[in-house]
Amino acid sequence: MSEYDIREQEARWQKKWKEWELYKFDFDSDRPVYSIDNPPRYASGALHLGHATGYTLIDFAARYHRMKGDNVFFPLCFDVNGTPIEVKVEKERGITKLDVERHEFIEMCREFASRHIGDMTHQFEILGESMDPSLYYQTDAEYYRRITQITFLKMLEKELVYKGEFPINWCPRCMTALADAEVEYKHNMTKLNYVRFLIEGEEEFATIATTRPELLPACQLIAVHPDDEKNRHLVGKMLITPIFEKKVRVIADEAVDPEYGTGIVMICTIGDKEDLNWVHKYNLPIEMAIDQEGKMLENAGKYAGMSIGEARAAIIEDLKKEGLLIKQEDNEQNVGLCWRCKTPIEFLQVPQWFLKTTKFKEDIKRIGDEINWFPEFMKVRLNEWTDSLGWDWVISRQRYFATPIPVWHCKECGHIVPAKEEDCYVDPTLDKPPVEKCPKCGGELEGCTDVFDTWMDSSISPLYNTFYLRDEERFEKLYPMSLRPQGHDIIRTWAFYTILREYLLTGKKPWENIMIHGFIMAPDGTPMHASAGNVIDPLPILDEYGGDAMRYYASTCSLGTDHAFRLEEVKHATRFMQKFWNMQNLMSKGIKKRREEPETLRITDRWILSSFNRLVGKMTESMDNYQFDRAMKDLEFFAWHRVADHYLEMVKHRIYAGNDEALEYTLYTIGLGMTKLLAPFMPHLAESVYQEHYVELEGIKSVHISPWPEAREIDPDAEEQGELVKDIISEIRSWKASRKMALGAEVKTVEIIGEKAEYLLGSERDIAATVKAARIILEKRGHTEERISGAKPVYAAIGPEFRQHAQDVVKFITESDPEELREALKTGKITIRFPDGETGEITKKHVEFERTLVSHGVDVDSISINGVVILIEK
RNA sequence: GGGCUGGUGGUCUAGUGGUUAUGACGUCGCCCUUACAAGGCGAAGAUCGGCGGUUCAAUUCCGCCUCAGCCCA
Repeated sequence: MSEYDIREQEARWQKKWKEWELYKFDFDSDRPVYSIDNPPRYASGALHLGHATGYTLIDFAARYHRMKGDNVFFPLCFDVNGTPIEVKVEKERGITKLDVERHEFIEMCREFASRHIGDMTHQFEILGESMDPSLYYQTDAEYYRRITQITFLKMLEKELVYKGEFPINWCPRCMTALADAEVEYKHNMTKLNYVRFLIEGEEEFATIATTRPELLPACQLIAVHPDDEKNRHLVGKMLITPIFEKKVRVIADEAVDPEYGTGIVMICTIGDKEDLNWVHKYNLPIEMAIDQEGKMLENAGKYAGMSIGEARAAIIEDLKKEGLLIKQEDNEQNVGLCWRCKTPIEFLQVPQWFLKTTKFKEDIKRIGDEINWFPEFMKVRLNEWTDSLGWDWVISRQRYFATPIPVWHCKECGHIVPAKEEDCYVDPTLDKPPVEKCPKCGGELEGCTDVFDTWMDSSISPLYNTFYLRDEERFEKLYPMSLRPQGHDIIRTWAFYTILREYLLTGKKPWENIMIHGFIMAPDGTPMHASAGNVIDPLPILDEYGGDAMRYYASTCSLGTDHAFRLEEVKHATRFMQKFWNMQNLMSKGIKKRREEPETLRITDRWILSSFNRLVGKMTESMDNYQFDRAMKDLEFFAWHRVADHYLEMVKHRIYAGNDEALEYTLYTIGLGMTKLLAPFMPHLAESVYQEHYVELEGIKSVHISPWPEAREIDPDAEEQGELVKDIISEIRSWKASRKMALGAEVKTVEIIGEKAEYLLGSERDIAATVKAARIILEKRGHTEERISGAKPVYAAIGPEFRQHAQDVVKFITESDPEELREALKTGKITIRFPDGETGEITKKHVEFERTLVSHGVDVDSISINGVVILIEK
């Protein structure tokens, strides 16, 4: 086969791997477990570039650890709960969830998700992912939701969860709570009203600016900026609200923009999201002015019962009458709208379930410290977030497609009756409560219609994976897990909540390591958005260039930072793949069988072997630290620019000559070795090469279950000597190129002169054969003369020694005659006097001399490198 | 507004308190050398975002500014 057929080969191995079940976790094995808390793929269907790279990075770790001999736990899993699927179902069917019965709608969501799971599993396969289908789970299944419910009941028992009140986004038209993601923002023109407030005990007025005069009845506080000259005098005074005649204090706070309106603002606890900060900061009572239907409440006095719009108009009218409205001006505002009906949203106070969070800040940070973060700085984001928390976690949602909260409450007295653990999974909107009547008052029980925040499901993935509550023995063996991989956008959600939940339930950390990847941007570096029209679909790219090429792109994405997508890297990968394939074909010509290390190896062999061992050591370290970008880059450099460009060029003549034990051993070692090192990154290509050239000699069914190479001893002498051979050959090659000679053109004599020429003993034949020279001469000293042409200061030696005099020493060296300097330093040292009177001694180590060759021969060209001079006679 | 991160040839990217700053893509020139022209050899191209500071020495460490990304407000 002369060309590597990506499509054909990849499809072939994907099929074989499935048959072979290579990635199955072995529950009975004693090998060390490497377990991955794989992010359940969200079941919305479409694969985007972020998925393609994110899951590939995880797969690098999985495949590497499998080859290191670990028993790898890498589940195939899907996340099915949540709003995005509800929205997609509504779009697809042209309905809203209010149009159909609750359970009918849930069934539609379930159907939608399962329809896409097959596609998504296939997408993983064409990416060469090595997830284990025998560890399959999906988050909407009863076996999964059951654990969400039972852990909730356990926390309820420990009084870690409670019912309280919390402001939420509310659409007064749809009469439903909205997630932040369901709120659309739109620029809107409103009126900014300038309203006069009487200052208590004075005849003076203060003018505040507000866009929402209807919230006057709920006004709690007036604020000005502390440095605001014109309003500072108000701080500490009380103002009287117009119409409602309520006394309100004025405070100074830096968050007030002194340029907005009059620089005096009123705070009504629940007017918009920013008010929540004030509530928290000044511990304000939360007073409502508007009810769930968008009608004014009783505290609005004569405006009670009016709609928001009516009340606003009426209040403005009354203010005008009393001369308290000074003026109105146009004001552009970002208004939150219901995503469905575009009604402006309100903040409402409704009963919610809470999980105690703020109490455990220190514990969370301590657990965070016990986990290894890749990269380390991501831990700062967790800590900063933990420190900033003001509220406990609101775990209830008023939605449909999620895990039901397993409680019933009494219609009469509100008493809560939790489900029994052994009955879970339950759906209180369908299932009967564990007791007939309220145990407190005998009243009728009603199933809870609230569901859990989907992070309640997601944050137990390590407990689900390790058989928590289901198999004590397995839990002991598997918990904590080895790795949590995830994106940096969800540190404050997924990572945070998981650490919190697992700490509350087990007292331990969920994982040993966490690796955090960045986002994939559009090629111009900006985020990909459907609205920006810059979204790149990975599927056609996968179809054209294949899974391995896509994986190569993923390998270029270092952890922790965002990366602009570059199709060029994908294309480059296919070139590397052809190169690797062809290289292996050439190497296989020199390999007849698997050899033990022979007694003698040539310098070039020892050079490439030592270089290989260095590579293995470096790559192993990179892989252990999740630095896949470095590992792949180092491998590519070695394969392409050491083995292919130089080693293979130097041994071609030996391959064709045949019968060379040292060569066979070397080719086998590095050829198989590179294939193994490549296997985590380009599993299809590695398998193709392995099956083509090595499987019969190795006897292991697949490269992916073969052991990772071990780094053997590095041989610095061989590296230095081999490097010189390589440099000489490559210099002669480029010398030929610069003279427009064919590379195969013969030369008469190559003479190598210098102290290091003896390094080349034993490599004469390799040099001669590679550069097509009839004769090679090695000499310590030639019949030509060496001339010192320049002297360069060695900063690394001069700086630390002479400190503030370093510049003077540099000046002295550069201004001296190089020949004279050389003569003087040959025997000893030079003492120089600095301008300040101090003296210093310059020796050989402070200077680097440049040499050129004075040649007498007419037909001789000379090249000077690395302390040797090469003379070439054409 | 706050936290974290990044700004390196035309484009993207690696890396470092001290040689001539890495590589890829692109551009240009040469070469069909028997694994590979999806290759090889070579060239041009960078005041390492800006301004200060620490240091004998800063692209690297520190501060400020600026632009970008994510999260939060």
